[in-house]
Order: sequence, then structure tokens, then C-alpha cells
Amino acid sequence: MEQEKLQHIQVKPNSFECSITTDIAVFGYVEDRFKILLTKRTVGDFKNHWFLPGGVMESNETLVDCAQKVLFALTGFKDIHFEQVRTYGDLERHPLKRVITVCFYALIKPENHPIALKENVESIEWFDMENIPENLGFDHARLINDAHMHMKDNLKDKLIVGELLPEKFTLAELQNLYENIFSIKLDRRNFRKRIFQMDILENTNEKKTGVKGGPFLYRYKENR
Amino acid sequence: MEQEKLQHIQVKPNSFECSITTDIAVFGYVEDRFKILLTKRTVGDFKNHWFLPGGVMESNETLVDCAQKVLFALTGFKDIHFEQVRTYGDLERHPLKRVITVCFYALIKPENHPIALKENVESIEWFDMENIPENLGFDHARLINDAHMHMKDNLKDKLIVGELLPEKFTLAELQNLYENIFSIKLDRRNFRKRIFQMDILENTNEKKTGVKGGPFLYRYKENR
DNA sequence: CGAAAGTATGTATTTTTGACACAATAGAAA
DNA sequence: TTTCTATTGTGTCAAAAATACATACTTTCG
Repeated sequence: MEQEKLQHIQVKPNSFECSITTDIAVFGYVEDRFKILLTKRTVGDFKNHWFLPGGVMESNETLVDCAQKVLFALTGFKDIHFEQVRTYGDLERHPLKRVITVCFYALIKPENHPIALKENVESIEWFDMENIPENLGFDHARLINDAHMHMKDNLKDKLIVGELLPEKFTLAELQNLYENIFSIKLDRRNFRKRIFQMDILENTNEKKTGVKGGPFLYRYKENR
Repeated sequence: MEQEKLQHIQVKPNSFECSITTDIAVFGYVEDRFKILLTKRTVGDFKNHWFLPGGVMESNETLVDCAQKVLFALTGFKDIHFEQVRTYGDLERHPLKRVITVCFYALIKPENHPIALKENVESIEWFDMENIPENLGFDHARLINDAHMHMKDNLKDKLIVGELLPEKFTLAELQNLYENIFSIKLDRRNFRKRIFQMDILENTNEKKTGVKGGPFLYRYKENR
């Protein structure tokens, strides 16, 4: 009786077959453009549809562990930082069975992470964000859209740029990133003012060589 | 073989016992104060700990369906609007077994929803947000905190006030709600200006009676 | 070395935000 | 009814923030 009550509240096992998966929207920043990594299925019912990289979760891993594992299995990427977007649990989102997926996003520079095709992946490609294929599987069009919005929100107020910039970077590089992410043009002098007001950068007093003007290199402050 | 590939990517069933639950942070607005609904367990290992209302998901329900069902089972509340906060999947968050929970929040007026204790609930109570009990179970302190932040964010830019206001309301009522949620004092005239700039309200040209000053009643515009 | 490109900094201008006063309205008290 | 009081509705003005813009300095490249 006591056990029954307890169970009711939280511990009763699920009585159905259900997969929990993670899907990852990997955004790549290359040559001032944003890309997204999609995989294509060339077999089965969803032939010729593009999907976010994703896969099922196992018992001994956290959500982030799973995302890490899945992405490594499909691409060979390691040490990626993930941010959770949201969870999707509609009944008909997967036609074969019940699949609940937790969606993450990541921000990387593709040049740091060459795709090393692993396991049985048929095809995996970077797509320009302005040129995403029409034939997306399941509800992944929505997932991509939500992840993109979430990334921009995170950047605006938390300034999470992942590994898009090297440890030491110039203000021009940071501004360029901003302009690309938000598709806007900013005044150099005003941008500088705003960033310094935020008080999150420190000047390394080193100058970047090989580039005109001799700009200072900055880094993020420790305590953020 | 083809099937195997397909399965690897997304369809392989989970090979472990795992509960998927939803936990709901129900925020109540009463007498200009915010409350949160917590349940107490008086039996089992987690005796005398307070928890968010929550319960396991079944095969035929979406995440929101589940939240609806769970809240109804525990309190009798119906027709509540939910917003998803985030999903928690750490390995040790539940000591007895693996439990992944999707957290939602809701905003209601307790006076509209008297608690009708159902099933085997031992104790369920409204707590002042400034006076939340110390002995919260599992990671529910974090869940409450995250849900609270998320609610405030949603209000700031999307103005999602749930059912906290009647269909037609005065600007003073709206301002009062704002001031309480964000614990700030606002200038009446400036608040009015800001809200009208948002262009989300329309004047019903009716006046509220029984209150001094004869304020106009407003409602949200259709197309939001 | 000079030209070209880019950085760093200061100042003026516009826009947004915040502070503030007073007449009109409706309920409450006389 | 009349008076009193609490609350609504509206406009102006100053401060602050965002934006536009000019000029001097630094480095690369031919």
C-alpha cells in the first residue's frame, strides 16, 4: 500500500515501448556563413529525406552524454558543447513507433572538426542555412527552426559563441560574427563601445600579425 | 541490413527500464502574491519532502497530455495552459531508478481552481514563492528555479499571462500583475506608453464599474 | 617610401527611456 | 444632492542610450 502510493507519484515504470532519442542541430560557421549539418537516409521508408543527426539514448548516459555519443558515432566530432533546445513528444512524429526526442544545438567551426564518417552513415553534409533542402524528415524542419531561434536568443543576452572564435580574437572578428548571426551591419565604433560596456572582454595587449591595422587581441574574462 | 541501418539512426527501442515523467510548476497568483503548488510525501523513502506535482507518461499521450492528466489526477484542475521549460535526464536525479522528466509551468488563479484531492495524494499545498520549504525532493529546487526564470522570460517579451487576468481588464490590473511578477514599481504613464507601443491591446470602450476613476477595459487583440 | 586598408578614439545628433503635474471621472461620505 | 477622495487619462521635459559621423594612428603591400 505504501509502496503503491509512492509508485503512483513518480516511480511506476513506463508500460510501453518508447524510444528516447537526442537530435542535434550542429551549426557551422565557415567563411562568414552559417551552415547546418544534415544526414540523409538512402534506405528504408525515409529514403531521400534529410534529418538532423540523432540517435537513441541508453541507460547509462545522460541526455548530453547521448548527444555526444550520437554525434561522435555519426561524424567523429568530439568535445562539443551542447545547449538544450526543447523536447518533442507528439504521437505521430515518427511513423514507425513512439519516439520522444530531446533536441540540442551546437556551434562549431567545421574546419576544426572534419567529418570522419563512422558506422553506417550513408550521407552527411553541411547545408547553407539559407538553402536548407525541402525534403526534411519527420518534424525536423520545426526542430531546425526552433534550434536556430534558440541559438540567436542565447547569443543575444548570454553571448555564448561556443568555439566560433579562437581563444584570442580581434574586435573585428567578433563584430563579423555578430553581423553574420543576426544578418545586420553594425558601426565599428558603436559596436566597440557596446562590447566594452558589457565588460566581458580583456585586452591581452598582444597584437594580431599578418593583418593590416595591427589590431589588439582580446579574450573573454575569466569570471563570466 | 537495410532495416538495421535505419534502426540504428532512430528506431532502435530503448534497451532499459526508464520512466518518462512530467513535473509541473503551477504558479498561482493570489492577492498580488505568487504561490507555487507542492505535494508532500508522507510515506516511503522520501517522507517529508516536497515535490512538484508530477507523474509518469503513458503510451497514448503527448507530453502535454501527460501534464494535463497528472495535474488533474492530483488536484482536479482542468483546462490548464502549459509551457515547456526543459528536460532533465541526469542519472542520479532519482535514487530508485532512471527517471527522465519534462518540466512544464502553468500560471493560474487558485480561486478558479479549488484543489480537489484525488487518488492517493497525502498532502498538497500552495506555498509563497518567497517562502518555499527547504526540504525539496530530488532536483526539484532547480526545476522550480528554472521554471520561474522561464515564466518571467516568457512574460517579458511574449506577454503570456495565462489566465491571470479576465478577458477584459484595466491597465492598472495589467500593471499590477507586471509589478508583482518582476517585483518592481513602474510609472503609470510610462507603462501605459510602453504597452500601447506593443500594439497588442484593444480598447473595448467599456468602463469598469465599482471602481473609482472609471477606467477603460481592454482585451488582447485577436491576431497575436 | 607612399598608398591602401584597417584600427582606435572623440564628438555631435537622434532616439529612447524615465521623471513629473494636473484636469477629469466615479465611488464614498456627508 | 453635494462634497470629498482615490484613481484614471493625458503631455512635456530632461536624462540617458543608441546611432551617425570625422579624424589620427598603425600595419601591410607594392
